[in-house]
Amino acid sequence: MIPNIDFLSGLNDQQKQAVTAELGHVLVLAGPGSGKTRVLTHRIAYLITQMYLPPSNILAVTFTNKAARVMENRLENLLGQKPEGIWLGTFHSICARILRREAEHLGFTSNFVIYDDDDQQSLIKTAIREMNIDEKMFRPASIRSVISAAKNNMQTPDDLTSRTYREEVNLRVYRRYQELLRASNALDFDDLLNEAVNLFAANPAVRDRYSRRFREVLVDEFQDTNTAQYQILRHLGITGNSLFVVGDEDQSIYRWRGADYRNVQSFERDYPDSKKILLEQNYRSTQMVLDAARAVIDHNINRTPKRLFSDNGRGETITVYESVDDKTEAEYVAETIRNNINVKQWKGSQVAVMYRTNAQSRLLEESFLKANLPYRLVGAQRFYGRREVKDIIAYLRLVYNPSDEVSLARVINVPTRGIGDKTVAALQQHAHDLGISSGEVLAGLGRQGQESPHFPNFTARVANGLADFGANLISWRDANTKGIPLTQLVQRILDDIRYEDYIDDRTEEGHQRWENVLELMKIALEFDDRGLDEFLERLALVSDQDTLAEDVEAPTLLTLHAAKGLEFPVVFITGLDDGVLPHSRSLDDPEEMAEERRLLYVGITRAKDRLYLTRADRRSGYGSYENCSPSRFLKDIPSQLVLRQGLIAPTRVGRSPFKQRTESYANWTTPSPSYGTFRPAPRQQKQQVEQRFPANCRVKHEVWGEGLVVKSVLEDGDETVDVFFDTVGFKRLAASLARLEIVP
DNA sequence: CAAAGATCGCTTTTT
DNA sequence: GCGATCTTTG
Repeated sequence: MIPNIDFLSGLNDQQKQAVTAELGHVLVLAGPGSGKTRVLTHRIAYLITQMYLPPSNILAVTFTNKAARVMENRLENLLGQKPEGIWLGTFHSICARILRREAEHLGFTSNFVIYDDDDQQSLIKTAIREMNIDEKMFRPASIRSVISAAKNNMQTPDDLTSRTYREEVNLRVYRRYQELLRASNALDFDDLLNEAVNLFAANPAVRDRYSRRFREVLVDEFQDTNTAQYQILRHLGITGNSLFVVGDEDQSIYRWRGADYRNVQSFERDYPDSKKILLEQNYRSTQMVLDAARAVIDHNINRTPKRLFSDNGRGETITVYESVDDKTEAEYVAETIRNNINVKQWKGSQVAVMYRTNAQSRLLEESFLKANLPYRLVGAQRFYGRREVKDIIAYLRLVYNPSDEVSLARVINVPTRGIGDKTVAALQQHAHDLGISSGEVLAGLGRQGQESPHFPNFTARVANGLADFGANLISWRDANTKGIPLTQLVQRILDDIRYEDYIDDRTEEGHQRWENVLELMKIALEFDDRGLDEFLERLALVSDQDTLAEDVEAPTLLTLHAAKGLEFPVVFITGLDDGVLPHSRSLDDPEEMAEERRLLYVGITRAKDRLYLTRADRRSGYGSYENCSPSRFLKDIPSQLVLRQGLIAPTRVGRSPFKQRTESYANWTTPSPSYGTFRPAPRQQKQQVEQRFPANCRVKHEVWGEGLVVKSVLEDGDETVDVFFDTVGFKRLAASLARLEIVP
């Protein structure tokens, strides 16, 4: 280690206090952009080099894998080398690691697989069918959320009572689901946390071992911990070790997943000796952005008031753009970005476009394509959710853990090998009767063929089909046990099942599907010497949200949730309409509404310099249009911070440029009569006009100065010109009224 | 049993 | 307006 680096230079007083706090219980309340990650990494570096705490005595928990990676890199930069032995990862990955080590104390073996939501739902469906419950009445998706909610509260089936028939069914399915999970030697995401708590609660010796080992436990995004996570911290703190938690109640956005920002308050209650440090200086945003953010968040109650301030100057006015519909909104975003890249030399990677729901990304993607702008999309099931990728993963999981019924059901007839639903049902029934897994029956058939005791249970044709598949499974498993490199194992499976022939049907999509398989191979290559277990763990716990190509020079499209922890010079937040943000499902619950508000707060505070908020009067829902009114949060932003644009009939734009600047959202009555439908101003004469201001020519306006024509269309006997002005940005004008002149 | 066509039902956010 | 599920046909 390098002891002579001064880890404290460049830190403000509060940051210094946090970094150098004595081992104990420390709560750091860190506003957005206040150097939270910096504090965490410097704290770790300080402990290692100044306090001589061995890295192996440190556990650092982050909320996403991305955040863990960032922290790892920064630590390496600070220390000049990777700290050996430190545990750094998400709660889920840390728990998985502990559970695999301590499987002997648990009701499953260390090669358990981790089920994601899809797997969870298939298993619930299996349970429902098994119990002859009507799938229409009791939807697997809704039962899944009930089960998950119970698990988030650490409630087992035994902890629940049922008052209605529906609750009774939910409970029975929950019970059966849990049995099926264990029979498959599988844990779902919630189990990872809950089983870790159970492990510690039931085995004090094990608990103390970990508690003593981790003399300092650091937790990032503490406001988003749930009951189980908080319990884990309690257990780890049992031997009096040090807890250093960093969070911000105002950025708690995972209530629906069981997160409880009141854990921040519980911490102070449970550790009365704890030291509280507030980080209020913001190093990220302009004052304009902070003022807007504060105006939004100040409406929430039950929070520690913070006074965020910044030295970054006043900054540029926030643009609020309103459009007739969501398509126009998306086009505005793409065109504004493209123009600013051309005119103001924005770099694509400095820009982020955020939205409430993933579904909103589609129109944005289309408009980016149309504007010829590359983009990078975070999440939304781009890769790991694809059928072909999931197929291959299921094969690998089955090789790793023969009991995995969900994976077996998924691949047993992919590619089709004549094993239909009836055969699968018969196989499962037979296995169930013998009290073994379907995989074991298959293996028996594969090993002994016609000699197998299972053989007579099926018709010869079916039994042979099953035996062939079983033989394949055995050979892959043997190969894996002998330790062949991962990529060779994958290659062998692909060859044996002729997957390319199956998946690539020589259409464009077919080629793409095969490309995805090859992409998975590429990832497998990184794990060639680490093995199948680590590969599967990574696939289970590292999501699409973590796959952000760092070095692409393009704007980022992402949900507000995915934006947490990131920052961008320019931020667009789209869909500022009631029903979208706040989301319609939140409107009737004050707690949910408070969370929607925090979500917008998180979005706004991602912006360093420039913030755009956009909305639309009409949005396409299920295929038809729905009218929208402006988000109630918009009204909370003081009008002097805002420049309003768009949704003003072209004529009015030309005539009263200052009206828009002074009009305040606070004065709005919505829905106002002139609002809701797009009505171009009536025109006296409808005659053919000629195009005078073609795209890409430069024009001059008496008020706004010079600008570049982006688009010009002839309609209704007038020419509508979209101009990007050098000073005020994007405007839509009617050529007959705007008195534009061409600049040579 | 598999592929192609018809119909239903639903959209929040993610480890 | 999409994907998962049901229905029909070969």
